[in-house]
Amino acid sequence: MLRNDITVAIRNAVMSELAEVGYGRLSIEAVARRAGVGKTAIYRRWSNKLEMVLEIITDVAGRKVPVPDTGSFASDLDLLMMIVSRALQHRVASQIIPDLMAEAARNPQIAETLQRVLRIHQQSVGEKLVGQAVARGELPEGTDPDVAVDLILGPLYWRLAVSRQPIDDDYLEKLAAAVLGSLKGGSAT
Amino acid sequence: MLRNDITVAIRNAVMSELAEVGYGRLSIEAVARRAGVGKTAIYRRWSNKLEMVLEIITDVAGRKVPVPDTGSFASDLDLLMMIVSRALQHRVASQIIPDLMAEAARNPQIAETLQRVLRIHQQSVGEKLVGQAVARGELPEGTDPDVAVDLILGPLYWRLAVSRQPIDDDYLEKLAAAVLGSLKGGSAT
DNA sequence: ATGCGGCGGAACGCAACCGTTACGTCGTAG
DNA sequence: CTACGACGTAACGGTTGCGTTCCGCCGCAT
Repeated sequence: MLRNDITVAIRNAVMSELAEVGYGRLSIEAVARRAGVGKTAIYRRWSNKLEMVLEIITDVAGRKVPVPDTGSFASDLDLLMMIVSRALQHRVASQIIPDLMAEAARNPQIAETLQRVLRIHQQSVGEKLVGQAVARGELPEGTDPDVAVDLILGPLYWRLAVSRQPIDDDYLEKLAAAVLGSLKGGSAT
Repeated sequence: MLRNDITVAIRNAVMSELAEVGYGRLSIEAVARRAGVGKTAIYRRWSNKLEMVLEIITDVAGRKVPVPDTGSFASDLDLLMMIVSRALQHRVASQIIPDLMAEAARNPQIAETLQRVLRIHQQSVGEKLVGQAVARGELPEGTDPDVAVDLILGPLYWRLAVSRQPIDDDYLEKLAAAVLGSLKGGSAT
């Protein structure tokens, strides 16, 4: 019964508002205004701001990310870092993710939702990637996938979402090489 | 003329409010309430919320951090990572920093202030640490201090401020070893 | 003793937004 | 053709916070 084009307009408006003003300052009225929609239409779908945002975020973030499998760990790594850096350079991601992360620190529901959609992905990617590499003998037995994930995502996130310095291909190469070195070296035990 | 004890009370209240509700929802009235102070006292010192927060943040974050210099890069690194991880585990830091980072993405003044107080520190630490190590021959000539800083701070920040998983000594050791390996390996060129 | 100035408290008018409701329109299913 | 239901608009009372103003208190310097 609820018209789908209206729902889509609202979803888009929420994402834009989130990017522009953040969760804290997001108001239902602004979303309605932006979507060209009455508040009624929003309250007919969700009962409050938190529920609305959580549902939309879950939906958007829940889309599957393909795990690279190129045949060698080095090129898997290159590819993954390129994908991640591209993703983090999109306005939506680079604005919304840090904002929701900060919000998650005070709102358990947001925290729980984010962990579900982000960390589970992250973890499975890490395990698969490291697993493949270990099986191929490219990484030492017992390499900790958690450490690996932190080493891969941490610097990228820091650069792009925190430090907000631009990343060029040259830099990405250096970083990939360093990460590769660190894992080959001795994150074992 | 302005009473100093009042100023201190306000500063503390601002930091607490920032940690609890974030910049977006921080209200002058709440700060005044918390500090046990009239709004008048606040407006007598700063003319608005942004100016107040910027001044206080600059002041708090501007305190110098000693750069480790233990004689070997490996132990410098261990020490630095321990210091940073300790700092990031404090409630104030782990709540306020991500919040302000997110806010910085849309407020140029906040962004500029944070970059001044954080990045400059960060950069100088990186350059000094890497410089020492290269001079000692512990790292290859031409090691990029930027990459090094990202490799050191990125994973820690990711773990503690984003992923929010606990860090134990064992994990810290693995991470330090990995970072060391990556830098010794080949982040050069 | 007098006066200056910072202080807390209270109230101001204004704006934004909450969540709800009433109303009139319009497309569609029956 | 009719009835239903989602739609936009507009208004509701209530809350919160802004930035300002005025008051009376009190400490301090003269």
